[in-house]
Amino acid sequence: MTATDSIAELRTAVDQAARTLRGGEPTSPEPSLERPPKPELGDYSSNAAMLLAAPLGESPRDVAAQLCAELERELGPSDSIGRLEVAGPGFVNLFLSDAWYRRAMERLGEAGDALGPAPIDSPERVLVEFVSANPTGPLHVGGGRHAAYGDAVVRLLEAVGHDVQREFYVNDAGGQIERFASSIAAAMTGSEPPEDGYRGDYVTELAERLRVEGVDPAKLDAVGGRGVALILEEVRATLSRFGVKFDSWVSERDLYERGAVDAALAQLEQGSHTYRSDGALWLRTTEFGDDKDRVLVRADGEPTYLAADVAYHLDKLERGFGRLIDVLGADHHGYAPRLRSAIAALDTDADVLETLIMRLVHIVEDGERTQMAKRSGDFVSLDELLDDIGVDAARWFMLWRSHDTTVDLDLELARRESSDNPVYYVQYAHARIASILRKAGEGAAEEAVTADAPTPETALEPAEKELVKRLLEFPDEVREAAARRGPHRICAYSMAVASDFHAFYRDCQVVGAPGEGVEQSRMALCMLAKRTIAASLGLLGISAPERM
RNA sequence: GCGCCUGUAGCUCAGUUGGAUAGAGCGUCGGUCUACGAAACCGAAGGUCACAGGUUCGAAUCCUGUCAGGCGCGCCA
Repeated sequence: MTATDSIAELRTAVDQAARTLRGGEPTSPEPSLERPPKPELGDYSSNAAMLLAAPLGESPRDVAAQLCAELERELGPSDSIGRLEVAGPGFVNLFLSDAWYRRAMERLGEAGDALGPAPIDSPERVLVEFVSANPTGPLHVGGGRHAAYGDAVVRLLEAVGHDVQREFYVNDAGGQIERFASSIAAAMTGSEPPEDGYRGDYVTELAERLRVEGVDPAKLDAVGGRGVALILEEVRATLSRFGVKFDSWVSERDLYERGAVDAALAQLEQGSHTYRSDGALWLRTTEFGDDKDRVLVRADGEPTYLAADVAYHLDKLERGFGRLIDVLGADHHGYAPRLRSAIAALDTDADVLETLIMRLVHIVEDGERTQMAKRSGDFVSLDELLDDIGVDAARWFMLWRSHDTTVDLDLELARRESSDNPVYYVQYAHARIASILRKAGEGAAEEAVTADAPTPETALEPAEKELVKRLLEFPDEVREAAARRGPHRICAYSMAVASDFHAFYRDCQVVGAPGEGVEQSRMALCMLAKRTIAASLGLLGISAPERM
């Protein structure tokens, strides 16, 4: 028994009715069951008749009338349907009875905290790789967006039943590490950093720390190694403060050291997707749709970043993951086709790889976009942002827009502790419910949800019905958000729940409500709303406070 | 030049397996505390869904083209 049953039941009934009209054949695409734009149009509506009109060769409204008759038969003996109407171009609108709502609430209560969708039929082992920022400096707000997004996507995928792991790929090999090392070494000896080197206060601080530790600035390997280790420590600390915990960290350098890169190259050569030209080893990625072939091993014998990344992705596959999700920055989107090609060249379906492209975060203050931190003059670090607006607001404002669009993070709005600030608005609703339930007394609310309460004689208020319908949307919202990798949908949904709750609270007295069973029924509804808000915020990694 | 992404209210954005009069937040203007949290609620103003064609009962959504913006097109990572 899952919380979706009430909706699923209706959907099945519509489906069945449509099937009957077509002599048993299923309708394609599936008929919709959605909440119509206006309350006069019923509680739910379906477009089934419009879909059936063409194959049946009849007018949509005629089909709709037949469908209504069929639905009456389908749901007739029960008391759930108030009435059915044909409207507009051929919509079938369903008006549901209080009994239907009461039953829906009971089922939600039975579900307890398991409000999400039923586990999907074919769960996958998924590896989500995200952040993977170069270990040459502290995490910036951009990395923070990757972290918030990747983490929320993992939570969503888990919520629908996948087996998911979070991974951070550490690019601790290659040219940028050498530049990083020479930059620190230069700061240690007081000389000029290299042309394309790293600057900023943190480099000076690292230099000082290494000097104290007695690291020899002439030994670049040691300087780089220690520098990376210290940066990684800091990155971990920042992520942990942000509430993001990776299950695994894979080092690029380690891939080289254990021969994974050579092995991957050998496998590619064996598959004869490579060739030599101008002294370099090339991967024929054009065979798989890339615009040009790519170098795997340079003429000087050094493997490219791509070579290591092929080895890395091969390693992911060998660990048994059936789906690989890479969260990439917008400036890396051109990289995706080669990676797909490489995977295809390894005789694996390239579709196991999914690349999600993240756009930038702009920090907005005083109506102006800025990326610079005031103090350090460097890019705004995630830590500075967290100092300023806190973890919950930071996560919210990084998640409430699609990953596909740049985010303008308005610091003044994010700092505000009022309903202007959507994250406080949602959290406030949760705290307000908690307060109401406290008022009712310990355990009274739990009891209201679970006990067999007498059915109230008074009819449900419109605001109560709206709230119930909203709560019933939760499983579909989670499914949809997970399928589209779109946690921002959950932000919008949680605002809607909060808004519907406030409307309910305005119209309906809870504690001390007159009428037998009314108080109990409304307390149960409060409890259900509270659980749903907590679950929604939980998917975003945001806390649901009992008091504010 | 080629490729990917984007163009919806004053601002920032939701809204794609095609559905009814296109939504939210902020901002602006105006109202509401003798019921359980006013950190709230209600209302108003605000739109040629970039533009032009096409597909059909129906298009912000699908197709084609144009314009504008972002990003990418390394033997960098």
